[in-house]
Amino acid sequence: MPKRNAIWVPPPKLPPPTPVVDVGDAEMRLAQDLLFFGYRDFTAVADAVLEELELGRAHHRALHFIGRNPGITVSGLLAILRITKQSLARVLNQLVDDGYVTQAPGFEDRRQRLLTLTDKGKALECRLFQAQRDRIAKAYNECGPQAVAGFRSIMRAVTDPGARAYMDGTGSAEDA
Amino acid sequence: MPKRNAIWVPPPKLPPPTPVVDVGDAEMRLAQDLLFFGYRDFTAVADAVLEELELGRAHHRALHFIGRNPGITVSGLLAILRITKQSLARVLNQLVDDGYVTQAPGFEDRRQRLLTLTDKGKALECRLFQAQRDRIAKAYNECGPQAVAGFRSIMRAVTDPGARAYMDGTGSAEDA
DNA sequence: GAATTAAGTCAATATTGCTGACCTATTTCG
DNA sequence: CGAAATAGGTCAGCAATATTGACTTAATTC
Repeated sequence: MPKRNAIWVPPPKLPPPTPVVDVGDAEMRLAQDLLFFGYRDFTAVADAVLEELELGRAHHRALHFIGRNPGITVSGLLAILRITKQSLARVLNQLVDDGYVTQAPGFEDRRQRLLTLTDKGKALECRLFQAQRDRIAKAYNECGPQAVAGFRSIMRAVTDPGARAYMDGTGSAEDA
Repeated sequence: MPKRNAIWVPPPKLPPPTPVVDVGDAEMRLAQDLLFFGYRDFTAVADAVLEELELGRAHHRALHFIGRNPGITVSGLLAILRITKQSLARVLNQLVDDGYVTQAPGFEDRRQRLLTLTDKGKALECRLFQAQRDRIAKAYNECGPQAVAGFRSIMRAVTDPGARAYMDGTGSAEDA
């Protein structure tokens, strides 16, 4: 086995135990783990469906937020996803071409393209949602309403103010 | 402006309001949003440091889990990150070459490469941790210990059993 | 001694993101 | 009105991160 270090250090006694500076740190690092694993496993459950349709997670995200905000503008979607116009374009054009999403010009401002799911798009979004819904429902049932409230308040507090306002319905998608 | 549809539908009256099948669904979809935005903003705070060092999020993840599990094997890390050996190799070789991570052969099984952070690696991990720590600490302070407990139990329940055992210390990284 | 395992490696490819430049249609404002 | 700003689209090129498949080496296990 080739080695990357010129000097090959012989095995030390034992790897030192995880150094923990103070009690607070341990809690914080656990939170990091929880967010990583929770997000990893939550997103993974929809991947099987996506793969079957030759779509990716980026498509899922767009589909989800168009579904939740019918008539959202391209700018609004860009602000939520925090990606560039060009990155969104690829995904969005594919969704339009495949008949999942329709565009219509805005009412007051006709430069805008208001995005809406077609019936086909709604069906797919719903199907993708099923898998994730089961996860959340299971967790909610197991942990009870008090835990749900705690989960929500912590996640909200971790989130940027703009996105928080968006979720409350008191801010626009552009600020998310 | 070129259009993607052959037939250009005139603007409909108004986009329909978000269809909600039942009360439970609305809660579930909110949870989706919370996970998306929370994860998005939590990971984003470390990016400034990473960019400065020309490292990516993949490096951060590896650094984090090696830091939390000194002496972890390559297999263990692969299981946690759920990526392929080749994807990890690129990131890991760079971390070793840059002096953030050292490898040492296993004690019983000398095929293994036990991964450990160097002092330089610990310093970087610590620096990356600072930013995220502030977010979590703020949320914990704002929401109180009961909310923290709820957050933890929900996130744990959303996570796969293997990773749950790993976080409890009752399972190996390989099962995460 | 053979089979298995841990890890490393090579080559090729896909997805998802980025920048910068440039175009069109529309709205706003002096 | 005409200039500037805005919403959106598009092209070319590039970078990070992931994938698969095949193969190698060293060490362990049976």
